[in-house]
This record gives sequence, structure tokens and C-alpha cells, in this order.
Amino acid sequence: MDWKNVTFDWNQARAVLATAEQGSLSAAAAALGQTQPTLSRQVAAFETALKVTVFERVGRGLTLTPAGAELINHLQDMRDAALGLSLAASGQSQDLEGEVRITGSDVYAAMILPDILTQLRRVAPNLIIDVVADNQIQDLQRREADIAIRHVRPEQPELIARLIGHASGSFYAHQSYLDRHGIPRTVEELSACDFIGLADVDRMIDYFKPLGIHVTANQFKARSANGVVAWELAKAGLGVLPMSDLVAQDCPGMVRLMPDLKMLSFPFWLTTHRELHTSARIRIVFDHLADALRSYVN
Amino acid sequence: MDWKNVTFDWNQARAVLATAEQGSLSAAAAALGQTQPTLSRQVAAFETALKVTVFERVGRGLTLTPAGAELINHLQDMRDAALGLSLAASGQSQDLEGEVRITGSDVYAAMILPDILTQLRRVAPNLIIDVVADNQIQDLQRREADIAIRHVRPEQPELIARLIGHASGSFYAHQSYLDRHGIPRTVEELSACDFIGLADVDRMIDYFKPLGIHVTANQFKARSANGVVAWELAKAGLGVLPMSDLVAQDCPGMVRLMPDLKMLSFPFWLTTHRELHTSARIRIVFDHLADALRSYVN
DNA sequence: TTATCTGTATACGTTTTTGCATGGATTGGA
DNA sequence: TCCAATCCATGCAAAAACGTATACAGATAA
Repeated sequence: MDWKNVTFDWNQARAVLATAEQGSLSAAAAALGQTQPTLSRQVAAFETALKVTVFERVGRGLTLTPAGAELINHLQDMRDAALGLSLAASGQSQDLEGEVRITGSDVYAAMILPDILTQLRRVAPNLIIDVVADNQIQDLQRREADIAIRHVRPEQPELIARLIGHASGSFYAHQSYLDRHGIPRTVEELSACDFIGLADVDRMIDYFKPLGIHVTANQFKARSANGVVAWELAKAGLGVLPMSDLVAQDCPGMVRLMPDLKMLSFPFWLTTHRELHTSARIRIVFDHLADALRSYVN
Repeated sequence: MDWKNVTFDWNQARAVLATAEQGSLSAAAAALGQTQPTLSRQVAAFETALKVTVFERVGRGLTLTPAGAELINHLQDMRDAALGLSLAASGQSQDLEGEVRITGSDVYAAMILPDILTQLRRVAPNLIIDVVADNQIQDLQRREADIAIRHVRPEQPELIARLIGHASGSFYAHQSYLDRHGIPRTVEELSACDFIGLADVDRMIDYFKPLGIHVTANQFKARSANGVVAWELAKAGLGVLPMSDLVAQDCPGMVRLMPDLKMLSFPFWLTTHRELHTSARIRIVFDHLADALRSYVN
């Protein structure tokens, strides 16, 4: 590597960019937390060093010369890289340590969060992540968790919520079940299947009705309030279970039933308490979760 | 724009990258033209400012920590942008002025160079470009030109030559000619066409023979030693003319004959004299021509 | 026109950064 | 084991950069 072409003063380059974007040396100085004379000298020194007149001094304010305009894109590239560096560094910072508690349904906690947290480990290795897997919604204001992944918007206006996107769900059954009972191709055939029950069978029955699926409680031949267990029951061929497509799609042997059936799509909300604004620790986890979940949903 | 995240010392960032890539503070200092204590302090200050331990001091030499490794890509992005800035700035430099004489065949000079020189104007606005359009090969050592675009490698070993790539040629005729005489679909039919003559008709006849095209001098019903004129004669429908596909492809009305005919492909050489090594003026034109021609050829 | 506001350039004392010299520490080979 | 080579950290004086204060210039409005 030949460094000779890169030994100009990079801080002066930043000063030039700030001046160009802010429109004046004074504004740039304020933005960068320096003084106007400093910016003035840095910009002048940059022009001398690279032998390019970047600005035309026209009375009050400076104007970019055509030569300067050709350089701006490169300066912006430098700034963007510096911004990326800053973000990465704040993740790697030794100061960024401590515990962040994330809550989500047991299914998401078991099926989706591990991958995301593996990526997060790279970005912020000193954080300790506590995953609270519970289908009951935790109370963020009482600090039962710092960040919640839920399908409902929180009611409390004190909480900060970000809509990640919408996910869809479908009915799934294992191939072994379908081999024995046939593949249901209509809502009527589906209504005759065995189902796996989640926490509240009556709520499930009510939830199925608008889809045209009419079942009775005794069709729920296997039950578990734990979503992961219920999913395993379905994988064992014990019946049909509605499941988020996100979770189900990578599961071999499980067949998505009636793909044309329009199941309700449900929103993905990421919620946290006000400390998001003051805690870099929580912010970086929140932002990373938002990014990662968004890429899962889309 | 919020500059707070970017106000760390960018020169320190460069010091960190150089140290990481060179493997030691001493080597980095030598590469950057500074001293080892300076680098030592810059790296330490960077680590303090961003609260990241980038290097592990292990006896002789430093080793990147995992946290540091996460930052290297961003640092390289910054460096790459700085390099781009440096190149652009050297083009825009007020010092980069004077004349550069480029020679090439009249066809390339008229049909290809203008576009390339328009781009070059943006990159190096203070240069004066003199285009020597001549089908005779100019003598670079006698400074009849600074840079030559040719299809032959220069014999003199004192000259610097770069192979740009290979271009192909084909026979072309105007639609109006083909309307009158029909489209030749075999070498025999092509051998019966009228041709446009360039400088030396006998050499053209010899050149056609290995392709299976046998013509006589009196089939060259129109002639010009000037390639652009010959091309215009062909566009007027006066006959068939072999032409570089590069030049011909964007010419409406001109039809490429027998696309399956394997015409010889010819190399593109960019040649200059030794001053390339000492003149930024010539170097930037040479490099820009090489880039632009390469994108034309490929 | 004049007063005022906004913005840039320069002088000067202070702070920060740099290079030189040096000491301490580790590695590799005699 | 000892020596030489290599490399990093630190003290100190010189050099460079910075901030404060101020002077100067164009734009705006009374």
C-alpha cells in the first residue's frame, strides 16, 4: 500500500465538507464544535495542500467552485465511512456493557432471536442479553424487560414503539399427519382436522371463525400453552397448528396448508421504555433488533 | 446533519489503519512519513476517544483485538474515499495545467475521442488537449505527440505501452446501398459488392483474401485516404467498408454485414513516452484514456 | 446613506501535537 | 545464556494548531 496519496490532513477534509454542507465557515465551526478561525485555517490549508481552490470567497459566505464540487462526493464518502466507523466503535466500546432484557413470545425467542443475537454479539460483544420468553406481555415500565417484541401496539403512551412491518401466518401440519388424514384443500376439510391447542382453546376457536373454519374444543387432541412445545407436537404429526410463516418456513416436513387462505397478517412492534433515549446500551440493541427483524419480515 | 458522531480525530483513524495494515507502529510511521512515537500516541488517543481497545500490546508488535477487527473495514472505506479524493483533487489541481497532445487515427479522433475528452474535462479542467488526427503513426520520441492510440505495439523499448484490450471490425454498408444491391449473405456475394477504398487499395485487397473475399481494384468505386470521409461515403450508400465495430455500432442506417464472419480482432495499444513517470499532466490523461477506452472495448 | 447584522481574515498568547532521544521489553540467533 | 535487533512507551524541547479578540467586508433595512 502506498500511503503517499493519503497523507493530506483528513481533519481538514472534514472541515471542507462541513463548510460546503453548512454553507459557511461559522456554521461549520458551530456544527463541528470548533471556532470559525480554526475552520478558516483548515480550509485554507486544505486548498494549499491539494492545490485546489475549493471555495470562492464572495463577500459574505463561500461558494463552491466547480473544482470543489467535483470533490464533494469523495468527501461525503469519507464522512459516511467515518459514520460507519463511529457506529461500529460505539458497539465495540468497552463502555457499552451491561444487561439488556428482551422479551418475546416463546416461539420467537426460540426460533428467531438466537440468530439475531449472534449477529448482535459481533456488533456489541460486551453486552449481556437476557431473553425473557413468555407469552404474557411483560410490563416494560416496571422493568420486567427493556425491549419487547410483540404483535400489539403498547397502550401506554410513555413507551416508545416502532412498527417493524407485518408478518403473516398459516396453518401447518406435518407430512406424517397428512399421509394419514389427507391434505385438506377446503375450509370444510380443514374444519374436520385435528388441531394442536395453544393456551386458550376457546380463543382459538373464535379466531378461526372469520376464516370460515368451524371447530369444536374436542378437536384439539393435543395442547400446550408453550408455543414451542405446540409446534413440536405439530411436527410429531399430532395435528394442525397455525404458525407464523417466518418461523415455519424453514422447518422440513411441515407443510403449509391452503396457501390461498388469507389469514390475518399481524403487525410487528418493537417496544422499549424511555431509557432508549439515554442508554446507548439499549439503543444499539433496539436498533439492531429493528434492522434484523425488518429483514426477516421482508 | 449531525456531526457529533464524526468529530473524532480522522488522522488518528488513519494512524490506526496504517498500523493494522503495516503490522507495527514503526512500519506505519515510516509509511505515513511520521515517527513512531507520534503513531503510538495517535493510536492510543484513538482508543481512548472511542473507548475501544483496537490493539493488544503483546511484546514486540501489536495484534488486532476482535473489536479492532470489526472496525477495519470502516477504516478501509475511509481510506478508499480519501484515495478517491486525492485522485480527483490532483485532477482539479491548479498545478495540473498545460497541453497534452493525443494522436490517433482520424476515425477514432473524430468518433470516440470527443466523448472521452468531455469526461476528461470534468476530471482535469485546466488541461488543454491537442488531438492530432492522422493515420500516420506519430513519433512520440520526437514529441510529435504525448500519447498515441494505435493498433500496433510500439517498437521502441523506450516507450511505455499499455494493452487496453481487443476490438473487432466488420463490413458495413448503408441500407440504401443494400436496397439497391441486396444483402450479401456469403463471401461470394460480398466479393461482388462495391467497396469504399481507404489509403492503399492493394493492401485492402490483400487484407480481404484470408477472409475468403476476393476483389479487384476496380471494385473500389469511391476512395478516400481519410477514414471519416470514407465512412461518410459508405453512409451515402456508395459501397461496403470495413470499420471498427466500436465506431460503427451507433450509426443509424449502417448495417453490419455477415455478422458471423470472423474478422480479425486487433489490439488496442496506448503509448506514451517516458515523461509519463514525471508528469502528472500526462499521467492523468493516460490513465483516463486507458480507463475510458477499456470501457469502450469491453 | 447609515446603522447593523452576518461572515471572513489576521494578530497574539496559550494549548496541543510532534520529533528526538532514551529506556524498557521481547524475540531470534550465536 | 548472552547479544543484537526490533519494537513500544515516555520525557522534553520545538513546532504547529487552536481560541480569543479584533479588524475588515458585503448584505439588509431603516
